[in-house]
Amino acid sequence: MPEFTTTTAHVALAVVLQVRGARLRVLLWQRARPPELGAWALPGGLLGADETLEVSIRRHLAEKVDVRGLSHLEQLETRSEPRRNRAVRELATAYLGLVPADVDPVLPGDTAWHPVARLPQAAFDHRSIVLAGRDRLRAKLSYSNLGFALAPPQFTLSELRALYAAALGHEVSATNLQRVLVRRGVIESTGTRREAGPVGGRPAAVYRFRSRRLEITDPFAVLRPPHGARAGPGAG
Amino acid sequence: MPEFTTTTAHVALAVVLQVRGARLRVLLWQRARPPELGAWALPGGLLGADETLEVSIRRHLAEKVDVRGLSHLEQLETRSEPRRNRAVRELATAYLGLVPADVDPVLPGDTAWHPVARLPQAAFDHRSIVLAGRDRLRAKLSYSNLGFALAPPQFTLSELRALYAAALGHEVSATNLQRVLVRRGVIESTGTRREAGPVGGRPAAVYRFRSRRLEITDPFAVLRPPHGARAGPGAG
DNA sequence: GCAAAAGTGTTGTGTCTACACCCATGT
DNA sequence: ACATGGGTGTAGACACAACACTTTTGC
Repeated sequence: MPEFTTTTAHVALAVVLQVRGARLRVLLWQRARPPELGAWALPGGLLGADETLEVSIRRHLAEKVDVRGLSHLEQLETRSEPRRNRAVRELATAYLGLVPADVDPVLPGDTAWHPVARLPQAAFDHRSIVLAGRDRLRAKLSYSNLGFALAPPQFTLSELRALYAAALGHEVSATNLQRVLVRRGVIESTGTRREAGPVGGRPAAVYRFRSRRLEITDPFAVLRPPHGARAGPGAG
Repeated sequence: MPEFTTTTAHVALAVVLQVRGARLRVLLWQRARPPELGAWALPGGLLGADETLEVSIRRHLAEKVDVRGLSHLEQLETRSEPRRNRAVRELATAYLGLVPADVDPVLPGDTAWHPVARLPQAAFDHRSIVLAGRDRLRAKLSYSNLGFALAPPQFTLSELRALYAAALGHEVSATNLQRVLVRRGVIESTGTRREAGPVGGRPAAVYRFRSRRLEITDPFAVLRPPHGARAGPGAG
């Protein structure tokens, strides 16, 4: 029975995603010494003795970006393969962080935004963690209001369409995006309009998200409770 | 900077769920000494020095149940509140385990199945972990083939309906359940029939799940890629 | 024949995609 | 007027819930 936890370190990592230049990008820093010298790694660091993992990852992120820019943060998963870091036995709990498209944080010299679709050589198992974060974002864009975390406070539908397209990796119709999000009560018109561009065109209506906290808008595609019933936590 | 990880223990826990007697139940054991003497706790234990968390939870579960009975195991989340265990600083990574309804493992004397809808006094934060496991199961029943993990190898639609109803906490129509699962290719008829009961009635067709590994059947309720396109990992 | 249980047919609703069409602005 | 970009109308495709109806058995 290997019941001694000897020298197991625990780190918190964050997959911080933002749409920049029409591409979904992730914040990575380049390692300057072994192990994995030169490889790009997720920001994060050791869990403190009296911290939660979420407090810890916010503290470590603060060294890279202004954490007030983070519009959303949620836990992804914990990786525990004994050889994931060859140097030391290390568990890593990954978080997904999102930054709205209008925020442009100052970054340290070793840190940069990389397109998720074209990742550089990544350290440890960080490549697969980035992809897991991307997949979580894609899924939640579909059944929740998580778009708020990618979008600035105010936006036109064209702008929102571009954000969704970059995050989802496929074209999105502004027409249908508007109808889906308005029907669900996720976005609403502010009543104001954006002035037309230099080449003319009808001015776009300006929208905002009704809530900037995560809400599940499409809880169960199927197997809903029957019409008259409620599923309350006590049932079953 | 509290950068020393001194005496942080890491445990793996499992929310093992099964439908028994028309109710969704969870496997708990009663603590025989402090802290939390008498309270009911999730099975699990310390992570070994050279184990993954999944290997660890399988090892600890083996002390409670025949782990070959586990039809599914997936990671839920990691809890890190510093005071979640008053005695020691302890991180806990929770797993969701499922046992098919036809399996009846031998249990130690301190261990029992408790209805999730009527949990006894639970140790630490285990109550909320159980509820998180239940919610994960409910969600996945809706958009994946996870029903396979609750069902025996062969079953009639009435039997499957009862399992879904117990897990979801509301009535489920056998009629519509059959159509949804057959349309999605999740279940298929075996061609055989169950003999009629003592009071008569038409014999029921016997079904099975086409796959007994997790597959997402309803990936995105909305915001699907346009018809001609594919979203491949490289795009976006 | 009658009760019981299983399974199919059918209708109606809601939500989505696709695409045609109309609207408001600059030149 | 016409190009440009924004927005609405509408038709068709599905998937689902609800419920009536048919089928197959025991008695």
